[in-house]
Amino acid sequence: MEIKIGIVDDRQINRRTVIEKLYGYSEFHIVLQASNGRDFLEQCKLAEELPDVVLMDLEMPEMDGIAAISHGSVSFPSIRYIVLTIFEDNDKIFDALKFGANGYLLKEDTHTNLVDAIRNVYEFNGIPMSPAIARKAMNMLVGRESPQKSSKNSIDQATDLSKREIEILKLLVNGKKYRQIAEELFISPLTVKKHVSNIYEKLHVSNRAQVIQLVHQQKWL
Amino acid sequence: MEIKIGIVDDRQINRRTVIEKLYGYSEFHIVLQASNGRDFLEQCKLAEELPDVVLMDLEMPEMDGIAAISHGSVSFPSIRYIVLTIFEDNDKIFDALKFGANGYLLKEDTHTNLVDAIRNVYEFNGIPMSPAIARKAMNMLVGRESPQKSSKNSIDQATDLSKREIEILKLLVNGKKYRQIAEELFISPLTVKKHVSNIYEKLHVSNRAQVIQLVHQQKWL
DNA sequence: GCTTCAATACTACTTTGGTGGTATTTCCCG
DNA sequence: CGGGAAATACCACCAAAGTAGTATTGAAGC
Repeated sequence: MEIKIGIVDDRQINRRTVIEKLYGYSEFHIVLQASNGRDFLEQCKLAEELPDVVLMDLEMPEMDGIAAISHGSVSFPSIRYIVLTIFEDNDKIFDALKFGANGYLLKEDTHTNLVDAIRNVYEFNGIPMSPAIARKAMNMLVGRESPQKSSKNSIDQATDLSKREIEILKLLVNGKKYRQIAEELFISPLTVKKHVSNIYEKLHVSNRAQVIQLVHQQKWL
Repeated sequence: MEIKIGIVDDRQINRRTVIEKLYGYSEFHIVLQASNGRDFLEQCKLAEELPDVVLMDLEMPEMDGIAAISHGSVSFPSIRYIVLTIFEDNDKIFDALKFGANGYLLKEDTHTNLVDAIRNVYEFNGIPMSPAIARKAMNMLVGRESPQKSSKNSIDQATDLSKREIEILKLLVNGKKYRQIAEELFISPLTVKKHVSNIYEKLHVSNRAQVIQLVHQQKWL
């Protein structure tokens, strides 16, 4: 059985590393290499033989991996994608899977893992992933972490709390008392108290219960 | 490193099988065996040493594994759970993970898988699971299948709070003070205070901040 | 160099919250 | 019917939280 492979990564050295990991497995044929999402999609349009499985980096100039998978899974539905990245970013994992990725591996994974993953995706329609990724995915699934849409909405933008105030707010929400917070930050409990008062004023609440409610409603932290 | 193991299964032969799988690994000490959820929780209450990791069957008379994990993860938060079942039921997987299970293995898994899973949960806080389970979980995550909502998840099942206590808890979590709650329910503030104390005791917390945190973590209300 | 503001620290005071009791009534279950 | 929760109510005591104000330092910006 022949499996046609595509590799999309902006760094030549990364593509090279992948190729080396696959070296010696004669069922794999690299039929496409691209340096970003746009490049990948254009090559697909022109290609006479599409890859079966594409190993896709996420962080790329011009068009990133998630956009590429999103477009590609519509235009070329036969292609399966395995994301290959160095990051364990929650949002990225979730987005990639949502937009059609079939697997998610860390670049540090061994070559046998990579080979298994490709076969798994190709033959069994499986969803291979690194244990570290699987753990994060499960946490998202069961709601211990939330798959927020892309990043920087949260508290920093939503309020004009200072860095220190946000730091204190986090501890406050975790049920810590003034004294405990003070110990953790090496400052006086009275200072903590002052900060908390300021926080209440800025957020227009008047006690802990309300501030914790607010934080959860707004899904900050 | 010694890892204390608990086994909960209604069939003696299943417990026996598990014990045999662990045989020869001297770091594992079986410190608790129970034949259903209720039995398990009662033994925990009396035990002088709690297990670190509990291998939990799901289908059991009296109290099933999900209920046991749900209660147990509140009352004995140090314990980690690996579900061991013959089924690949979507709802069950989802519920078990939601209510605090840390891993999900099929009974047909090999003994080395089981040993690895226990170590993984204990040492790294990981979420080990059989590949078949992982694939289903991922499908749920990315919405290719839906984790049907499990109607009877909420607070009533998860705790043994009385109706009145739950009513008061809701108001408490909304940031109300004793006096405000009292007015709303037409009872004395002192009664409210008493109820709240009882709630803290049952949930093993000691102040508002903690109880609000808990409610949100468990996604009650 | 001056202004601004975050971060620090403190005092004094009031209000609310949490613990450990006791006691009564009501209502359900065996 | 009797026993046991659950819900009600109260007290006393101490801990913690919240309010109001002042003051100093240090870094960032103009």
